[in-house]
Amino acid sequence: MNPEEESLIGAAELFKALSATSRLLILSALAHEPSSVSALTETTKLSQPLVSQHLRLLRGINLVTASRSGRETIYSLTDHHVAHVIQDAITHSQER
Amino acid sequence: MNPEEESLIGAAELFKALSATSRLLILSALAHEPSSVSALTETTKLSQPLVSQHLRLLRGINLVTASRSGRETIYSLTDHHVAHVIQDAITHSQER
DNA sequence: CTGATATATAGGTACATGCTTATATCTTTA
DNA sequence: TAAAGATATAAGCATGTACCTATATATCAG
Repeated sequence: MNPEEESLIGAAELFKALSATSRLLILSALAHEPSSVSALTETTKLSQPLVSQHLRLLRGINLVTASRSGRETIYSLTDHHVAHVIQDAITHSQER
Repeated sequence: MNPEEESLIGAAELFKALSATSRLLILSALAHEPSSVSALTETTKLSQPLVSQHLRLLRGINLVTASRSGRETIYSLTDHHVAHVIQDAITHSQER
């Protein structure tokens, strides 16, 4: 497989992770501030298991990072590059 | 629904369109140069019906534009913003 | 009109995905 | 150690999606 196609596969994986509104809600919240699962459950109005499920996926591709603090688990964006990609997409879809 | 959530829904739709490697192949080809369906079929090695199907979806959300020329239909990117979003995602997934 | 070329659509299948409810695991406090 | 709180996992369902093969539509040449 040529390197360009490899790149596109990687990009597609990222896009797939970003293709669910629920996950964008979570990522947006984390772009604002690192949060516990329960905090995310409240701000996003998603069910707790669903939040956990999405976080697991996002952690799987290294978009978010977890760290324990007492009995809470605090999640944060691994880096803010992804926030820019999201912002760009928002800009695009608003210009449309 | 608050405006931020609306924005995220729009972004999610865009990301969903970009989440298939096949469509990224097509968009990459079109970023390089406008092409007919048969040209895209050759460069992407996808089947002709599949290319048409993806093009219909991409046209549906205004990422590509069609124009007839003889018996060919030439597709091109509606604007190049989307090419930047893709390039950004590639950069991200390579840095990971 | 007829055949050839270019593209689009239809129908079907296999698999992935987002969500829900129920339950398990882990951590702290009483 | 027992109970409560915080998070993770499991099982099931309903829907969506990418693809294939077959066929329809449209455009041009003879």
